[in-house]
Amino acid sequence: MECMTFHHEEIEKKWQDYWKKNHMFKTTEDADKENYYALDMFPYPSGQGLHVGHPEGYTATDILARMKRAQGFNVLHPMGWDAFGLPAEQYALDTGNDPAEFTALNIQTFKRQINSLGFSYDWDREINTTDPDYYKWTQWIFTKLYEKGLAYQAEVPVNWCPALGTVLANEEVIDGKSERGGHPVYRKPMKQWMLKITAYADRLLDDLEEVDWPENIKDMQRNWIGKSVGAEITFLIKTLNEEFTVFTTRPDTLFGSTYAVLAPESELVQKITIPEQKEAVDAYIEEANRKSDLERTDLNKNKTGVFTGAYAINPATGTAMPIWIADYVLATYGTGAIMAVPAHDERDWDFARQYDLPIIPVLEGGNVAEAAFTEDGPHIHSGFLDGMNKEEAIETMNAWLEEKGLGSKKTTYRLRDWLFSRQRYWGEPIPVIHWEDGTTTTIPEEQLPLTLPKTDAIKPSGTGESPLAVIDEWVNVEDPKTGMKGRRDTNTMPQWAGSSWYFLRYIDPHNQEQLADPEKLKKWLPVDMYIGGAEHAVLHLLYARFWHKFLYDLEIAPTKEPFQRLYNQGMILGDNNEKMSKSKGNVVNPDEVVEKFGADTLRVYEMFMGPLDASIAWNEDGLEGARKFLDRVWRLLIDEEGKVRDRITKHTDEELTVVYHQTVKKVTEDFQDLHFNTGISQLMIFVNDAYKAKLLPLEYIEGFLKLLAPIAPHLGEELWSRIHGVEESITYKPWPSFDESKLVKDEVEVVFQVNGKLRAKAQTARTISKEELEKMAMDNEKIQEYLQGKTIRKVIVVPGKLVNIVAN
RNA sequence: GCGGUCGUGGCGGAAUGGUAGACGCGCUAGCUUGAGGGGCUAGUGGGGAAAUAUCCCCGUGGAGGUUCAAGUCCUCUCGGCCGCACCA
Repeated sequence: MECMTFHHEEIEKKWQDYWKKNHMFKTTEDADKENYYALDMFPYPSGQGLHVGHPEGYTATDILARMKRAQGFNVLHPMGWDAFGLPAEQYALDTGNDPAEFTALNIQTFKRQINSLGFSYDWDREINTTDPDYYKWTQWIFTKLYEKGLAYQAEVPVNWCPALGTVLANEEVIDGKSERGGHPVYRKPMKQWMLKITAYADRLLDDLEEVDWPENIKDMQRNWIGKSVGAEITFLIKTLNEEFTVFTTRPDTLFGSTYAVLAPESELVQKITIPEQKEAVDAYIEEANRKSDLERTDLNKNKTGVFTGAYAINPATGTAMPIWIADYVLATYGTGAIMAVPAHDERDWDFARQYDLPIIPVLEGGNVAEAAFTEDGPHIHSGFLDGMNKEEAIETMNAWLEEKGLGSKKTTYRLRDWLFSRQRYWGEPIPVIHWEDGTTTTIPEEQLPLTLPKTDAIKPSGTGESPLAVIDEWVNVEDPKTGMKGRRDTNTMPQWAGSSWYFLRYIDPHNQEQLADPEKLKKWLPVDMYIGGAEHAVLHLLYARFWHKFLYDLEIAPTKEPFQRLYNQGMILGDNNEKMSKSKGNVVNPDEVVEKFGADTLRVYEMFMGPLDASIAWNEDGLEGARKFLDRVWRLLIDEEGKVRDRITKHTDEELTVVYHQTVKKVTEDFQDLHFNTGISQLMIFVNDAYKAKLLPLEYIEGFLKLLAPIAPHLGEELWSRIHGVEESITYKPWPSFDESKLVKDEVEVVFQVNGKLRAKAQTARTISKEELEKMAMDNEKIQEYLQGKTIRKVIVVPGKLVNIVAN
């Protein structure tokens, strides 16, 4: 009864110790090998510990890393901690504990859990964004951004919560109330640090062409950047010495513009509103201010607005256009003002109908009494544009505007500059000093890092500044040379900062002189495979690309793009098909799975569940199935006494040859393509066939174990060392190869169809000629029956596969 | 509303335009014999005919189309998921 199966807790511990002792996964940097960089999105080490969702992506990269090592690559496969963040600060606020200690404890737990899953990380390159040696360079990058004019301060509205005495991040605000405590939150303009990501908008858009990413992620980024090409046109206001500029993508429809709309927030509104309308306008502005963004968009099917009493002059027609304010015009996009062309824009059409404003068609086609016509067509009622189509008319109009000095071609973006400061303690301090003479300087490189002061009382400053503002000995500085007094910037960086360049630091993690040696960066970049959750599709990836491009411009990063190939793993849902959450009670703890079934089982199960990018429900039976497969592998090679089976032979035996070569091919290709579910299914097919075979050639068993080891590394190691009788690692044993000529059996099954319907099957030699195969089909008894009384019109023969006879 | 993506057995899922349902779970049967569990072997889309071998029809959300041949390509349509959402 002994050893019908393996003891995962023993062998997993044994091999984890062995790997550690022998520095098995230390990154090699042999000049004569190719490099492969397999990267995971590093986690925020939360107090909850690892979730079964984490190992899905980690296992995928680990399989690649292990396969690439066996294929003779230098492999960089690192892990680290995105450890600044709100939960630690909130914990500190609640308990008075040091977030650094709390974070260190969480990291310990995460690391233990990750190691218990047998991932092959090179821990010599571990990164922690809260380590001053690391954030020194995060701060350094900020100073460079500042030097280049890409970091600046501006008054922008933030989420201010008076009850908590602090500013909140967007994700901390739910329906206008604070996530903690449910206190009201107000938009309040405050001075903030901004990063000019918009200066990189075009490059962030264009260079998406160069990377091998899922189309939907590229699309989300394009959408987010929201490039829109059009024109700006200046309108004069009748009888007042004022003007305003609108942005439009359809300058060609200027002749059809019958009114103008300003965003309620627009400053111009106060200047132009006539006294008779002032009351109505002010009331509308107040109402618009009160509405949340949601109400202003989603709920606002009916367009509302108020006439200001002022008129603009249409520069094309010379006619007077009433100027309205309406909240369907956003202050934050374009110029905050539009020329309305109700005949050819749905929103303007809706609004014009609501308030009985004139609708003048300037394009032929459609019926503007029924709906706005937004398609292309020849222009009418448009003077010099008449007869032209859209494209030509836009060009002609733009030229005309330029010539008359009324406007010009213009591109706008939905992308806004990056609000980079947080009024928080637990983040990288922004390395800036504001001097009493009104100047602002960054801290020179040799004085970095600017470390966070230790404090036993992290508390809100009450002013909206970060808790750092009340730590006098940290905030107040004096220039030792001039004696000038100054005050440190009390803002810290957002969590996105540290994660925007960590993939560079892994390449040269201990460099004291620079953020990383450019020569080393050249060798490893771009990242060959980057796997993480789709929730980072926009922000993290956009910010990281932005910083990378900035560092490329500084000639530090060698590539335009950081991540050549990107993949988003799906979510693992609870067994009730809902997202795992504590409150739903459907959370699976990986520690329990490892204890009961072993890490290898968890890895196999998560990879076998389905495609890596699919969201699939956890299923205990499936988990047991994965374990059963591993048990079956064990019993294939090890007998009841725990000895290697004597069916394993060095003699040549061809019974398994075809399936073996097929397996090597399919598994190699599937792993490369991240199709782990089908790769594993092929391993199962091999095992099923091997159970039926009389002999197990050692060569095939070795090859099989090499294919299995990346997914189930502990079992792979254990079986490898058992069949060889020595304790040696399978890690660097060369990956098996397949022989193209041995992928198919000599005898194959072919199908015969009549009019496309399967009517008969037959066995024949794979190499049978087209003519012979056709004859075989014609001679087939069943086929003859079906052909009875019919005339053959056509015969299609696919050699080695099928014959289709068309007859009627 | 716009963009992306996906609809295949009881379930998770496989299928370069060429045998739909690989592989796994579940289920059924046989064997392994105290039972159970476990293991091994075989079967398992639906409907029908037959004593048996076997045979027929239907089948990839729905409706059309292209093709000798469609889960796969095209058009329309319904439904799910994700993202954006009055972006001028």
